[in-house]
Amino acid sequence: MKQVTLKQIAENLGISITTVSKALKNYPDVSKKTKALVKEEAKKLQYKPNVFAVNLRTKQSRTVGLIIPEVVHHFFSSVINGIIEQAEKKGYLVIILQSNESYKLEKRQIDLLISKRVDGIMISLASTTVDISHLQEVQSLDIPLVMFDKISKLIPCSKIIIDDRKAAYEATKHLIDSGCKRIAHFRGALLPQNSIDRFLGYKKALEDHGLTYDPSLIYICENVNYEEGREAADKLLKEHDDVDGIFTITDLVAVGAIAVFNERGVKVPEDISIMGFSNWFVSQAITPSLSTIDQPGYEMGKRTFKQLYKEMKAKKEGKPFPPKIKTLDTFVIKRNSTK
Amino acid sequence: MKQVTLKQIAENLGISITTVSKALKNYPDVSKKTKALVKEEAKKLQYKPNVFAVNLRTKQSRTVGLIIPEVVHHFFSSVINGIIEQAEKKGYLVIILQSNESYKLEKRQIDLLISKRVDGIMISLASTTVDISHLQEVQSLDIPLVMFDKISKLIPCSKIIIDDRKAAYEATKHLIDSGCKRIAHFRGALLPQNSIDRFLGYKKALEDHGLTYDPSLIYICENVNYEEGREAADKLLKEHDDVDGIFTITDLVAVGAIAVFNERGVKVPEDISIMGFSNWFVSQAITPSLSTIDQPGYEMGKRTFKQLYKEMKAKKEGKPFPPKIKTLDTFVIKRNSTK
DNA sequence: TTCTTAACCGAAAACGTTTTCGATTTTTAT
DNA sequence: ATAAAAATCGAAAACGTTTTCGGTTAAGAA
Repeated sequence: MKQVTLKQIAENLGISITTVSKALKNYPDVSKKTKALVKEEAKKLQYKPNVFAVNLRTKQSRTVGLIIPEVVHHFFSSVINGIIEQAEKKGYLVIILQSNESYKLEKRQIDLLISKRVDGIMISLASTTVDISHLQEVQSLDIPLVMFDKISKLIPCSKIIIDDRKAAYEATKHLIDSGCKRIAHFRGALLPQNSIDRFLGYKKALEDHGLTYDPSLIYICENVNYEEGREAADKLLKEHDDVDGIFTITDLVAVGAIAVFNERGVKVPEDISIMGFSNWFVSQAITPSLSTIDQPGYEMGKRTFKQLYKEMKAKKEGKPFPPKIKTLDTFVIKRNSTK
Repeated sequence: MKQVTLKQIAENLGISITTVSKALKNYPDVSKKTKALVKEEAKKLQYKPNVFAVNLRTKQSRTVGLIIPEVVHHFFSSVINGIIEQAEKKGYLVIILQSNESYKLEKRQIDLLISKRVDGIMISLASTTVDISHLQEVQSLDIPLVMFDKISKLIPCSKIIIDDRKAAYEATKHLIDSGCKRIAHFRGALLPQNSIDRFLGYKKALEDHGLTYDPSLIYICENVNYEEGREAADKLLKEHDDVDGIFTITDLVAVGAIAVFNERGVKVPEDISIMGFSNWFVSQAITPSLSTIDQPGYEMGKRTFKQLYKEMKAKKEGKPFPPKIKTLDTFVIKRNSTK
């Protein structure tokens, strides 16, 4: 039950390893006759090239790395889906790692991927990442790098993103258009760019529509989850009785808030309207269903790999690959949590 | 910016490649002095071994493959989470592929993983998989294989599962205990083992508690999703007005059903009680919250990799690794969709 | 016929590592 | 002092492939 090699085939046929190799790869300097012979024998023996040897020789692995903050997350799993589908089509396999939103882990994982010699890396940054030296190392090693969703503006690589600011603006505008006069914002931590951008979009929308921005209406959800949505809603009810709309940084937070309002008899959207962000599956299933912003995860994953593929190809051909930034469209999904 | 190799270090230090290699791996036949020298130089040059060469030489990749039916799925993404965490701890990376519940894709992906020469494979079968020759090939190549959740009894490999039949029995029993007399079952397709087992558990529970099994109360959801849950609920309302309980094959179906009942003014659990299966996040967020069966995805992933790791290790040491079957506990989570 | 050209094949180097085994040097015992 | 034992090192093969380049044979031209 030994491994079939080129040598094996060569010996069986009484020809050289070189010719076997070239025959299998359709080199022009092998006669049709021997090509046929070799291919037949290869098939008979079920020859499969030893990727380890191929990798060593060609200096590429046909494998790419993907680092995301969390796997169990509707948006990110959609991204994964888009990426591995595209990758498989192009003959690439994907190694997936999760940073658990930790900078330290993220750094270690970058190192892992580098030492595994993946052909390219895709990453969505952890919220806590500020130091970007690990990403600079990727670039200095000339490994194609594409960032998506949670990016750093300081790294000159290709990026696939949405316009968080614009999307947040539209979400807030939707609340305003539906009659809300006093709108709170459940935001994320202070650091991550998308948390900042969504906050800025919210603020701009208020200002553009004659509503005054009130810092006391801003609630911070560090970890952006269900529980924190509940806590923020609870606080809000204690501190403000005049709020008639909330824009949350993500659906999960909104879902937690709605749960609290349902329990306390606060009517949504009659008393308070709520806008989520991301369009998780859960948002269509709860009562009332949640108005939100569609964030195209699958599409983002697809584009991310496609861009990476282009860059890997360009690199192989010795061409330069100037970074491209692609902003995907988002749109408001109106459901029953807003009027 | 060239790649640092053992040769490089050897030349700098005026010693042989052999000694450098051995020094870095702490072989006993290298003096402490040279070891220190080599290690220092390696650090200075930031030497990183070329995995391609290591792989070729050692015949292993320190990479494992994972095939699941769907990435965007709460249970499976939990499994992924458990697997990649464990794997990283042991220095293994994970290549993830999804079969989209297609036998054809699954087969192709097994081939891909084999040709990538992963050290081991973990798989949860597609619903449509009946032919198992691709799995037999994995075994005949002596590649460690562990199956989880959706397994085939015909392959003698290790398995990490839950007792679907028992869990379904308990779910149904919970409905009976809470007073339901006429219980429907929204089941999955006829083929997959877990769909069969859950059905059998349901049936057994009815029989054990003096309720007659009525085939007209069985509704089939081929793809086991939200939409089909809605359709089944719709049909049920038209065909039966005396049903007071439903056990669904998975939460998603239950959520679809609850949505329909909410829309039509059917009270849950007063008019109809509902039990889900899996404990997706969504089940705690909807109104009413969904009683369900906890299916420990993270734990299953963790155990799956651990078992695979044991077998890869045993294989390296030339020891046999008899297949083990581990059944994880499940339990009823009582929420507001049952009395 | 001889010379040129084209078609076909294979030797050999290279990719970077690991490991065996023999050679050399140093240390210890006598 | 010499012999034996221990410590230290390195040559070389091997893993399986790809690719360059020179060589041989066959075909065509003069």
